[in-house]
Amino acid sequence: MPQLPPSAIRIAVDAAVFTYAARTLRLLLVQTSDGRRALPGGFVRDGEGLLAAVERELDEEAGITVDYLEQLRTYGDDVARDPRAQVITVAYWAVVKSTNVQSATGSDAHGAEWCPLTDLPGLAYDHDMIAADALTRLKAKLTYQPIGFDLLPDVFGFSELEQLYETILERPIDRRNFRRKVLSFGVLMETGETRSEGAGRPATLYRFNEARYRELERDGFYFEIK
Amino acid sequence: MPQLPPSAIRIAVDAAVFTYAARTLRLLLVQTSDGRRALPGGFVRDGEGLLAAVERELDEEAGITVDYLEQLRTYGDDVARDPRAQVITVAYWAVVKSTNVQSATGSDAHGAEWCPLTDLPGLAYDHDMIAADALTRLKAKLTYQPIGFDLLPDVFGFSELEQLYETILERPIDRRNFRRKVLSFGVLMETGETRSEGAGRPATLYRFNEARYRELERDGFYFEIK
DNA sequence: CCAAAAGTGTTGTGGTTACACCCATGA
DNA sequence: TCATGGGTGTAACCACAACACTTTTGG
Repeated sequence: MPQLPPSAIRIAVDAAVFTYAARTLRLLLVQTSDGRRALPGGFVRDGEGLLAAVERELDEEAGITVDYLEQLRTYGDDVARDPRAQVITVAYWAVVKSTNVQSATGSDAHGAEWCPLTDLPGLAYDHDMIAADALTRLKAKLTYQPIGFDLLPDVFGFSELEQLYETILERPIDRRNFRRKVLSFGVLMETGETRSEGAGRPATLYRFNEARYRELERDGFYFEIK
Repeated sequence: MPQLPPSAIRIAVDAAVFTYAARTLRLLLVQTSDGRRALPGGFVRDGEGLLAAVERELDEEAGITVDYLEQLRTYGDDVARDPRAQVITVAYWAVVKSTNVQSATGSDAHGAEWCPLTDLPGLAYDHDMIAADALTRLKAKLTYQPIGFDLLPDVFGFSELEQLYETILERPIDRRNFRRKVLSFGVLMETGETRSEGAGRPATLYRFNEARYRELERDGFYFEIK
């Protein structure tokens, strides 16, 4: 089997990881060696696949395993985006339930921190662009895929779901229309439990029925929230 | 400025280029050194950007300049997809007007050929997957972006546009509804000319008004063909 | 009993679908 | 005058948007 010479071009992966809690959307940031903030990521090792590389970096740099992970796009037109070498980066975006994160705010043992989207600092390299592209994708995906359920606890009340949409899409949602629409898809199961949030009528709790969703999807059904 | 050691991982670009003429959608194929068919593409050179690399390869291997080019996704999870080395490929998809192609069928001076989508051979490496993904994206994009106009001559009749949609989406289109919908966008200009296609009433000819489309797009307008 | 959050129906409207005949030309 | 392809209008239906009060709990 013929071999090829090594290349001066380096390949990296970076990830924009979102989490949501208390009406706040947050992005996972790490510190570079020179103290700037950046998305978690790093070079792909020889013999390692791309997905494996992202998952490894997220574990190493932040100690997390995400709930949903998808490729965003590859950035490699600006040859000098990293001053150390020509680096092409395959960017991913991901979401993780806040219940699967130890410290959903502040910085944890790994030096990673969850920064509110409304309060992002400037990021190293071209990570501002990657973060912006990832956010655009998250917003879009929210409207035509049931990705919101990967940002909520397994069991949730309708108001939580509604607030999540309002927070991320940055626009008000009509409660009645929203509820009717989502329920009409038939992908939520009542748990039979309720939960009181301080004062006020207790919320009936639901769980996302993923199996049912896959089934409907196969049959040509499309999830869509305007 | 610190330097990094070279990598055994090689980075390549590949492109799925579509063209359309005479109710037929075609994909651009080239021959590998061992005689198999593949998408055009090749290794990114040191110091070269990704877009530049695709454009160079398309020019070198097929002598074409495309009308629309967009990144598809990056394939690099299967570490052994190319037996010569670990190769990560950034796939693009593109469309080119048949009027901008010398030999829209058969093979040209470069050894490239335009193969009808209905008659694709098995492709080398994982290019079957890339071609399938690109086709999926083209179909989707056709319904929410005016990409169809990049597959037609500058001046075209309504039936041509309609047939293009029917061919690519593989479903019948209602002529009256389609015409009403497309005209309602206000992105077509009558050229004032007509053209007879053998027998039958001559078709009034239109031209896509790209400037107008950009303007509408900026104002929050969305192109959409169901 | 008051404050707070959850839950519930109806009506108007705009966009999509379905559908069949006349028009202009070449042979 | 006939065959061929181009061009046109209307009615039924459905999904979405707009909109405000009642219910259940904790304090």
